[in-house]
Amino acid sequence: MTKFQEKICKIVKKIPRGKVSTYARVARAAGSPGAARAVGNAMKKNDRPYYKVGSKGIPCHRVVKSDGSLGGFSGGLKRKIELLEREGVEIRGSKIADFKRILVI
DNA sequence: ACGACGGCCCTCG
DNA sequence: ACGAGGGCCGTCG
Repeated sequence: MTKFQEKICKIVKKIPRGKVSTYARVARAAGSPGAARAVGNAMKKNDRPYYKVGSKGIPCHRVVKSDGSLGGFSGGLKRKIELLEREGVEIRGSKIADFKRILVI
């Protein structure tokens, strides 16, 4: 695992259940504003995805685009949606309902 | 060392 | 509200 990835994971792990954050914001929190794209890259390549490992993994599904639309997911977008809804996050169309309200960080 | 590519972002029409 | 274009950063071949 690279240094950058560790920072990202650490941050993302802090996102509480039922809330979300964005690639850009996470990047900024990691001290690399503008590295939003790289963040997505990191999520994709992380070895302990939440949906496989469980609560000890990284909740990559709680990270979305800055306009409230979903973004991608290595395990398939369908699964990302399921996970989110399972946590109580409502999704309307291709975007998150009340995005700003449940946004953290 | 180098070029290519992403789970993107922001600014304009 | 919505698409197009250009920029940016870390990784992997």
